[in-house]
Amino acid sequence: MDAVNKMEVLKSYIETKGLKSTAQRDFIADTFFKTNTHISLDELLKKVKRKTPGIGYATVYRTMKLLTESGLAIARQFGDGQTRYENLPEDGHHDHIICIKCSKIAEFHNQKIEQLQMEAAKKLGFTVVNHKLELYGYCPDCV
Amino acid sequence: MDAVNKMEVLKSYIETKGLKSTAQRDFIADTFFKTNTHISLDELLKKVKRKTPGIGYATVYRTMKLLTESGLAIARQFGDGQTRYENLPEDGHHDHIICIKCSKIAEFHNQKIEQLQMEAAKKLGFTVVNHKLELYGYCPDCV
DNA sequence: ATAATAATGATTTTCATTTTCAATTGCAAG
DNA sequence: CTTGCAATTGAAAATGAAAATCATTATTAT
Repeated sequence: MDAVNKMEVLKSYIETKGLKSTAQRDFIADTFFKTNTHISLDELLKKVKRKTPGIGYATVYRTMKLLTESGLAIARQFGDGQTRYENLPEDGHHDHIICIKCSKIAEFHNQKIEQLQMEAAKKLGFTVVNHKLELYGYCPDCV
Repeated sequence: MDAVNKMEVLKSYIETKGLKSTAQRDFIADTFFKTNTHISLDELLKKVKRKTPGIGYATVYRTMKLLTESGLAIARQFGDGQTRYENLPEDGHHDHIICIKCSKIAEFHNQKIEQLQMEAAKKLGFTVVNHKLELYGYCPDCV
C-alpha cells in the first residue's frame, strides 16, 4: 500500500469515526507515510516542522495515536525508552533485530519460526493472533 | 536455583564488584526471590514495606537494578508502561504467551526457534546476545 | 577505633508522554 | 452563505515512571 492509498484509508477511518479532516493532520500523516524508518515523535515533529513550522508536538502525537488506532502505523518499543512508529509493512509482518551499540534496526522474516510459534502455542492450548519477536545484539559495523 | 542459592550468587556478585552487603538489600532481594510473578517495583515495594516499613522506593529500585545487572532478575516490558521483574528461571530462558483477554501469562521454550533466530541474525551479519519473543492470543479458558 | 567508601531514603529532576484549555476550524443543517 | 456545534489545534501544564542528588548512616578493611 502506497502513501496515496494509505491516505484514503485514513480518510475513510476519519469519516467512520465522525472526525474532521484537517490540513495539519493530513500533512503529518503524509509525511509519516513517506518515511520508511522507525521514527520517533521528535524525529517526525522535526521533519514536519521543516515545511510547516506552526505544527505543535501535541498534534503530531495525536495524529500518530490515530494512525496507530486505525492500523496504519505500528507503535514499537525497542527498549530505548522511546516509542517508535513504523509504517504498515508492504509485504506483511516482519521481526526486528536491534544493535545494542548503535541502535541500528534491521528486519527479517522467517516462516519456519512463525510456524514453530504456532505449534508451541497450540501445545499450551493457546491461539496466537499476534506476536512480537526482537533480537538484540551487535550489527556488522559494531562487531 | 532456589532463593538460598540465588542469595549466594548475589553475595559473590557484590563481593566481586566491591560493594557492601546491607540488611535492606538482602531483604528486598530475598523477598523478590520468593515471588514467582512478574512483579513491578511498586508491588515489590509494597510487599517489602509490610515487614520493613522503613525501606524506600529508591532502595528497591537500586536493588532490582543490581539484580538485573547480575542476571538474577530479568526486566520485562509487557506494554502496560511498567517494568516488571521476573526471577531467573529454574530451567533457563523461556518466552511468553499472553492472553489478550484475561492477561494470563504462560511460558514456553523452543530450542529450534532459538536456533532459527541465530541463523536469521547471522544472515544479516548480526550477533545475537539476547532476544524477546512474545505471543499474544487467547488462552484455553478464553477460547 | 578509624578512615574510606558504599548504601540508604527522602527528595528532586528528568523526560517521554498525556491532558488541559482557550482559541480556531471544519462541516452539516438551515 | 451563515450559524452553531463539535472536533482540532498549539501552548502549556500535568502526569508518572525512572534516574539522579545529597546529607546522613552503615559497612568493611586496616
